[in-house]
Formats: sequence, C-alpha cells, structure tokens
Amino acid sequence: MARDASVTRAEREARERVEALGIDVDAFAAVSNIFRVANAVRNHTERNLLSEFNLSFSGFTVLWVLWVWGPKESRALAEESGISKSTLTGVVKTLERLGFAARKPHATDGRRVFVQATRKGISTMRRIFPRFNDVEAMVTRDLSSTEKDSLARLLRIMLHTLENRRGASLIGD
Amino acid sequence: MARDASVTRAEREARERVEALGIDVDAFAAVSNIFRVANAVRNHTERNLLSEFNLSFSGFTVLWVLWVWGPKESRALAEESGISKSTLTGVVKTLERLGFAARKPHATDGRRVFVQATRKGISTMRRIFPRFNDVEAMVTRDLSSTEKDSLARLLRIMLHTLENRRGASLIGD
DNA sequence: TTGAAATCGTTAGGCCCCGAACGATATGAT
DNA sequence: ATCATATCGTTCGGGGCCTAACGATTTCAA
Repeated sequence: MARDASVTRAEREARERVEALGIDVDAFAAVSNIFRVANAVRNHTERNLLSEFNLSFSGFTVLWVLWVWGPKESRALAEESGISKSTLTGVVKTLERLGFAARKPHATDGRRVFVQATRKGISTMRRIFPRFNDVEAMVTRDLSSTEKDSLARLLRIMLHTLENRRGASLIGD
Repeated sequence: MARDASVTRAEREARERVEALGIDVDAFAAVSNIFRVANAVRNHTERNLLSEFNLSFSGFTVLWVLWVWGPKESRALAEESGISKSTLTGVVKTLERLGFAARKPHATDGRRVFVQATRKGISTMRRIFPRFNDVEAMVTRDLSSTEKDSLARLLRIMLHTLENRRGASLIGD
C-alpha cells in the first residue's frame, strides 16, 4: 500500500478531458508529476524546517551554494541557485540581515561583488543540512536505492536536454 | 551526447563537501534534481509561452484545473492547484481581470464561493494547452516512452508517500 | 585618448506566495 | 433560542520572483 503508485483521480480526469487533442500523455504525466512533487516538498520543507531559521527555500538554496562552493560572484551565485540576479539581490539582503552572509567588493573591478557565507551561516548550514536530508530521505523512503538512482538519472537527462536546447521554434531563447 | 546524463559538476562538488556528514546521497541527488528540473521548466514556460497570455504559472495551473474539473469551490481549487487559499484569492482576481474566470456565490451557503472558467478562459486553454504539452514533449524528448512512464511512476510513489505521511518527528503536520 | 558598447549589481513595478488574523456565516449542543 | 465553535473566503504584512530600465564601471576600437 505504501507502494501504491496508481494514477491519481486528478490525473485520470485530466487524461479523459485532454486525450482528444492529440496530446503526448506520457510527457504530460511525467512533467506534471515533477511539478506536484517539487511543490509539495518545497512547501513541506519551508513550513516544517526552514521557518525555524527564518529561511525561505531560496535563502536556504543560496546559502547552501555558498557553503558548498565558497564565496561566489553575484551573477554566478544567482545562476547556480536557479534565480534571477534581481531576486538574488533581495535574498542576499535577507541573508545579510540574518547574519548568514556578507558582501565583499571585488579587488580590482568596481562592478563586481562577492557574496560569502559568514561563520554563523556555515555553522547554521551544518545544523540544517542533515535535517534537510532527513526530509529528502523521508519523501523517497518508498523508493529502492536503484529507483532513486534511476529517478536522478532520468532527471539529469532532462536537465541536459534543457541546457543544450535546440528547437528554436518552441523555445526561442 | 543528447543522452549524456553524467553527474554535473555542481553535484560532484556537493557530494564531496557533504559526504562526511552521513548523508543519504541517493535521496539528495533525486530530490535536488527534481527541484532543478521543475524550476527550469517552470521558468522556461512562463517566459516563452505563458507571458504571451499574461498568465503566471499559477494562473495557468488554476485555469487548467477549472478547465478539466469544471466549477470548483475556492478551498478545493486551491488544494488541487497546490497553492494556499490566500494565494488563490489573488490569482483568481487576476484571472477575473483577464476575463478568464468568474466567481459565483453558493446557492445556500453564504460563506462559499464557486470559481469557474469563462468561455474566453476555456477557449484560451484550448489554445494554450497543446503548446504547453509541446514544451513537455520537448523537455522529455531524450527519454523513451518507457522511461517517461517510469519517471511518472516513481514520482507518483513519492506523492503517495507525502500524502500518507507518517514519521511525525520529522514532519509534524 | 576618448567615446561607444558591454557588463556589473541594483532598483522599480507588478504579481505570486505564505501564515495569521479577521468578519461573516453556518452548525450543534444546550 | 442562544451562544460557543467551526469553517468559509478575504485581507494584511513581509518576502520571493520576474523583466525592464538604470547608473556605475570596464573594455575596446577608432
């Protein structure tokens, strides 16, 4: 029962309503389930873990990147965190207010700015990350190790497709 | 090369930095890749398709739910769309302003409100959805049909785990 | 050397997003 | 019939999120 992965009622309804339109149902099911899971896990984590540290999911992500990669310029930090430069400005402001991160001007280039985690930010991450990983383990606990691997692999293929995206008619970068 | 699903540099860095902490690396890889893909596809769709109709991703989702399910009460509509009641209030306001949805009071219960798609909303969805599905097909084009099925199935297992979540110590619903 | 073009991070404006608190309405026990 | 309780959708306050436009700085070609 814990492994019951039957198609949900919502999915079935959607298929019936939509099948007449010549839709790629496999792609639809895969992608819409990605959104559902991401949304659910994100909300769950924000409510039950990150709120304890006054961190948004994005704030956590940015701090995590700084923890793993060390100091980083704004542009690269934004890209690595999956948010825009302007959003990063606000997120870093919040992290600064919380004492988790600090700005540092570039030595020779007056335009650039480095962002780095403070000691407090690093020690906080060391406390949060294992608990974050506990959530990751919990939400995947009904998958075997092989299945987790397989899931990650299929998603990596999609990421690769998105990065080297062709098909300009659809995408228009 | 299109199927190159090698572990990304970011992922490798993260593993090295994090392995000492007794982390469930499989869970970490699976979940973080879900976030990456969801984020990328969402941004891509908003920029390249939905902006043409002045729709946010949430606006699109809500309208989609109304299209598939028909009129729905606010509370259920919010839940089905994966957003909170208060967020729904704002999204429906926007959909009303665009002429895509309308509110309708409940016949006997003065508290409840139905939301339904307008004719314009429905005809717009009929135009958007096939193009949305084109994007879904594009981002999954390097997966076989079997792999798409497998991906959707693994994610459904996770959704089921999240719905029937136990482990109150971690989750504290 | 100087001025056009590129690139940096920030700001402005608009929507999304949440939890908490609220007024309005309905329910249910007395 | 009354009043406590529950539930409805909305409002409020504070962030996150985007694109477009901006000033500041750097680069590079004439």
